[in-house]
Amino acid sequence: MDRVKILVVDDESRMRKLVRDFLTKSNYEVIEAGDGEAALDQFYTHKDIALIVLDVMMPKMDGWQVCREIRSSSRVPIIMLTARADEQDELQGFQLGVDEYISKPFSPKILVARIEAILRRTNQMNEEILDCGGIQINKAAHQVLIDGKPVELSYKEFELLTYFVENRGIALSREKILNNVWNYDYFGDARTIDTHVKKLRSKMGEKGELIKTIWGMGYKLEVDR
Amino acid sequence: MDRVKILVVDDESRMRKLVRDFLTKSNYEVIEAGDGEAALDQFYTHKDIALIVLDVMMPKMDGWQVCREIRSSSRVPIIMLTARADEQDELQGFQLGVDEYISKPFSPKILVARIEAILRRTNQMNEEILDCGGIQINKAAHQVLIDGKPVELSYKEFELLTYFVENRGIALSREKILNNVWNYDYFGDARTIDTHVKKLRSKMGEKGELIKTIWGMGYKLEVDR
DNA sequence: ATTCTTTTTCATAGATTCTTCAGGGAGATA
DNA sequence: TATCTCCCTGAAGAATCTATGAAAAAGAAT
Repeated sequence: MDRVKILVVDDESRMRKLVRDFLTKSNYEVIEAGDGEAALDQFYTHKDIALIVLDVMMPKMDGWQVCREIRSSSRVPIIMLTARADEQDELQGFQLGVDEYISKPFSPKILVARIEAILRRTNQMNEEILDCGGIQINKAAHQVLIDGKPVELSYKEFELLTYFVENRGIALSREKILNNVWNYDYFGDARTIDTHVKKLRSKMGEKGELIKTIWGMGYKLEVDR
Repeated sequence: MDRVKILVVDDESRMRKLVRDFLTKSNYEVIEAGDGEAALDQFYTHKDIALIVLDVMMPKMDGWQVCREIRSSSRVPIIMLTARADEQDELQGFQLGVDEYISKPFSPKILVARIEAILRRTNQMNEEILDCGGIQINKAAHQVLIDGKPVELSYKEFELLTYFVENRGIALSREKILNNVWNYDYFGDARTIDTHVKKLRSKMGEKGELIKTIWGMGYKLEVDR
């Protein structure tokens, strides 16, 4: 699965390296910027940055400006790094919509812990995404991405695929599928599953081959790992 | 409007008074508890506590225990107060799901600022203006701007659009919509939603297309990032 | 009380999806 | 290889759901 992207903005490369090393260890993908303009560039280029660590003191465009600029179009969590704890600064920061405020020097462990606390909180509201070999299912949004591209599925097709992904690698009998994807009181033809599987496979392109037929039994979604 | 409730837990009444005074000034309603058990009592009695300020050091049941207990059933934001900054403690706290960690002695101003930052983040109700791809909703003014131009919506239409924007990107079943936009005791025809959606879409012009129909399911407001 | 606006209901046309079915094809078994 | 069983496919009708317009009902405003 893709790692979570964090943008680290600081004019000192030593500081960037320090933060990057710790975040990489915690399995984040780090994107760096050495000044405010570069930060904005990076932010608008990468559409899926999950959090920004932003130094206040920078030449040209300082952290406040960057923050204000980003806040005009996005709610991405922002953590501010400042040379020392200045209550006034901190107040200003919160008013600008800064999520967290850490004063240098700080312990990298604490930084990581705070980042994770914020991401946990933000992601709680956010959608849980099931991922299985390039098939991404967003249950909340009722949407499926295959290799990053949206695929239009009907209601039943979506339910069926979700069931497959949630039970990937497990051989599923038709009876089991009927009982779980259809209502318990459905007593129609089990062949109807075949038809849905057919449509699913065709809409899924290459990835359709991941739905294996188990002869005399049912179906299984192949896991590749 | 009802004030936001904050539960303050500390065994020192002087400390509770200090915090209460500042929070009251900022127009919060403060509920106090002098020990862990009282805290849980208060928390379960008041169903709508928005945030908890929790002292670590307390007799009988300490802050960590209270935190763990509450986290087993709720995600209400928790701010921990501790005697002095101990990195180990802080790490433990974040693992337990503590949102913020402030060491005594602290400046009440900072406490208030952090509380507001967290509430801003957690509680979308606090947001002044909701914005979503050119749809701007000012809940206080009960007004909607689309591409900067005001759009006249009826009460129900406004409520419905707000609900969509607050849950943008999430597939919303008719049942869910009825339960949230209408009262829980409304048992009318779910088709009434269709009619409102129709009117909304037509009043929203091009942006109306952002309200997607999810066949057999409900509706969804498309997010464009 | 009357008028106007908003909300809800309702019927129907239109669109989409689900199910069924039968024939051809593929896998299993001996 | 022969044969049997099961699966895939495509098409078409059945079933389900949505959009729409109009009109009734309920509330507000005058």
